[in-house]
Amino acid sequence: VRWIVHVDMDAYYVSCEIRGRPELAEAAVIVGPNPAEGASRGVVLSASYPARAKGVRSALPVALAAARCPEAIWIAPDFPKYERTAQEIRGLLRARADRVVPLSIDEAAMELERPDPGSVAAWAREVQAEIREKLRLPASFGASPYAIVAKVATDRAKPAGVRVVPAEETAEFLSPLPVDALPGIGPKTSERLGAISVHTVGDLAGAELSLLRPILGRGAASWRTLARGKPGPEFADLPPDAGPVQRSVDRTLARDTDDPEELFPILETMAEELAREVEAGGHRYQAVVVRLRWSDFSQLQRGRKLPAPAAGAALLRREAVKLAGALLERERAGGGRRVRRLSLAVGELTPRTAGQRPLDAFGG
DNA sequence: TCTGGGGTCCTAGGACCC
DNA sequence: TCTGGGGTCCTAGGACCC
Repeated sequence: VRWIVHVDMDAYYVSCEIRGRPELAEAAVIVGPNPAEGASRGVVLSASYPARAKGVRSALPVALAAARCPEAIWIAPDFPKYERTAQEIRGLLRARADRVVPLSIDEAAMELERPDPGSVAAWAREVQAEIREKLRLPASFGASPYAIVAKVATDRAKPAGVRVVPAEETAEFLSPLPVDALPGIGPKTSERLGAISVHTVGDLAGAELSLLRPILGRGAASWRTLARGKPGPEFADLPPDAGPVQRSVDRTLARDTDDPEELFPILETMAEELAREVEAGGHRYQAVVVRLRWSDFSQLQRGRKLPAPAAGAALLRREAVKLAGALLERERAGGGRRVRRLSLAVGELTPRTAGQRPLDAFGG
């Protein structure tokens, strides 16, 4: 049987910080900007299990986290460290599995040929022990012949567990779970499903397609088949390990403003950063998008597709300022809100091949 | 208490073409 | 004078994930 094994690191950023510091093993540790040091506009990136017991979770505003857990030990995030550690983990997995597809910085899926559930579980425990001993990091494993079910199984195995769901037990495993346990069903969709009395995956399995379609769209039938324990290839197969589709840089301002003279220089700096990253990744870009988040948290975006793939900072700076200027212009005519966050993204990335002259080379 | 910094994918409407 | 159906591209917006 072809199994998909999913691995997800437990409290990843925190674990990267406290490995080799056994005195912190039982402590409430939070990775994020420390509000006691004046950081106000931030959220928790990762919380240890003792901190979670006090109601601290990822994405919680740091001020609230500090109120809930005053004894917490705060550690500033170190993304290069987490990226390096992720490479070590992937290296270790690649030595043991046929195909390893990274799904995020702290998650991966693998393909594995094994005759029965017991031998998959034994394999997962071995790899789990190796990660614990060699890298001193906790991980959880889930396995199923179906990719999406393997991921759900991993969630149910946390922390430091292994959960194997054989094909014939899929419906039984999924049906008691709330619908938002399925990756892809978030708060908005689960609320709309609740309004038609679909609360659990079992409810979803028995729901009328005509009621599901307005909520789940084209994919309604696929979701229902999954809920019935027979996911189609769109949910069952490992995704291909494709290159990046877009890259972006985001900055939340220390204080909201609507002054272009403040905003444009920041945007130009972001354009330079982004152009450097894209170049370092060996890509060119053919789409540019500027997104503004206003003080009321609503967003507005403006984008442009370029006539040809481009590279370099000069063009990106010009496009970014032009797009942002149009958005600010439009806002001045209407509400007059101030900007809280600037985002700049480049999309339609293509590998830069030798002999091609980027658009930027022709002018300005 | 006041909400980060990355990403992916889907949908819908209008333009344009046949 | 009123009138197709289908396909693709582009832009904007939204939901979701870690």
